[in-house]
Amino acid sequence: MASYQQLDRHLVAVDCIIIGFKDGQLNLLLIRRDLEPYRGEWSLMGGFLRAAESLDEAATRVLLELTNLSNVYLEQFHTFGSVDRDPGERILSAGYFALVDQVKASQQLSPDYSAHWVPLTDVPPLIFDHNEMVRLALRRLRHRAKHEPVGFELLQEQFTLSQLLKLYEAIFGQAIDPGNFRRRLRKMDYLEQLDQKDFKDSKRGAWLYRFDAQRYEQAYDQGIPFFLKP
Amino acid sequence: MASYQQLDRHLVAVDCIIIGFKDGQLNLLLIRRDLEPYRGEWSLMGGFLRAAESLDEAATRVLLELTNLSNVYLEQFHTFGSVDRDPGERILSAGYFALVDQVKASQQLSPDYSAHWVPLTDVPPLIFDHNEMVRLALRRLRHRAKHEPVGFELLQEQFTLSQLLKLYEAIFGQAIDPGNFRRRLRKMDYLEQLDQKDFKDSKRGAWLYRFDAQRYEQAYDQGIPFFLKP
DNA sequence: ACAAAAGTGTTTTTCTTACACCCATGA
DNA sequence: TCATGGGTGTAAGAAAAACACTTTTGT
Repeated sequence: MASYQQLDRHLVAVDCIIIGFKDGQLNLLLIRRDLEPYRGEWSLMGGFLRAAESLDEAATRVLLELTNLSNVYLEQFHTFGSVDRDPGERILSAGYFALVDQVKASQQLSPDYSAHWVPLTDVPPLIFDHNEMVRLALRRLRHRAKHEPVGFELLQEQFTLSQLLKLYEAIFGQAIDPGNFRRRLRKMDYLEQLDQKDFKDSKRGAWLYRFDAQRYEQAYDQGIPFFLKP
Repeated sequence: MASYQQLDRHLVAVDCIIIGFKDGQLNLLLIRRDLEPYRGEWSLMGGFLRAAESLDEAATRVLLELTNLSNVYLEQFHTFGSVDRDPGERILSAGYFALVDQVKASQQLSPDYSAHWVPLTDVPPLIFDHNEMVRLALRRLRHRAKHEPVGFELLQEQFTLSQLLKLYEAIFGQAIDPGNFRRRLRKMDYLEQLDQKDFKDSKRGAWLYRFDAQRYEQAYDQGIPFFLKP
């Protein structure tokens, strides 16, 4: 077995860009940092990588600590490795973005971190390079949303097509023609129309749908990729 | 300033998936590992992250050591963080893929690593999770090649449209209609047709082109994105 | 003359886009 | 009855796919 005594060892963290959606708006879950330096400043939720866990496990743990959610869409998008990104000591950080059901998450937020949702269109200055992390995560989200059915992670299990439309308008930051949007969705067999309607937003009521992951897999295997654009 | 005495510190490496193109084939530059365990096995070129360098700098250095090339297209695509990916000791690794001019690189390869080019369609078993790294890198390359003009990094500065066609066929692993491919390229003003022809592959000769990065930037800023598909 | 690579044109079909239109219902 | 959100249909145009066709030149 090799000996690596003489090599540099590094502190490694994970930081989570936790994204939710509510009232037609994408939101980001931030905390107030409780360590020096910059105690009390806005920060992403993060944590240090432990010897016995993988990066993915660390991100999952950190997300669980704050939101008490598991089985969440979580994707590593970039590892930030500048020498001086943290002015205190050098820390590498793997950035993960998480797509959560904001309603569910809000109900069970840990009180230990002074966490708050802020609109993704209006993110305050964050510590270190966290603003850059958010920018990159958002870019990745836009891309994923186009090519993979990840949007549903941000909605309740049952949703109306209008809600989905508003979600995509928020993600892409531009208006989408409702007629054309609906037609594209109609072709997706894996969007299952339920027998219930939602009456929150209209008198007539809008049909509720759910995303059937299993049926999507089948479609995907048959070479029908997901695609939705602005 | 905070004290992080009690936290776990980690060995961090970078591994480079170095991709070249020659005679209609994509190739991968591998070395014979010179450390135990697995001395002599096929491996990606890699190196440990030093205290005073960023991840990007480490990848650049590692690439330079082997190929003596700088100013190369280099992109981080994923950081691999399983606890037991290296059976010796835990090592995190940031994966970078590099697109190089294989002709140029081959001329100046460092003799210290027993490096060899192997066809990307026929990669031998590699140490650790390196095969998985290659798989992910290739997936990312396919994506980049579609949406960004990175293919040119794999060709000499001057190239014919036939060479470009063969490159894209190799990247996507499928035949492309030459007529339609040419038409798409004709619309890209940033492909500058030179006054010379190449006579290596045909008697008639094929016009040489070069990619004008500056003109591409202009087109991009005007909202004309690069797009080429199989 | 003909094989082989280089390069151009044209037709057919498919997909987008833009927008007009109908439906249901509570105030 | 009319404003509002929900939902469908369609005609014009753009873009992709398929493929026939011409050019050039060494053998």
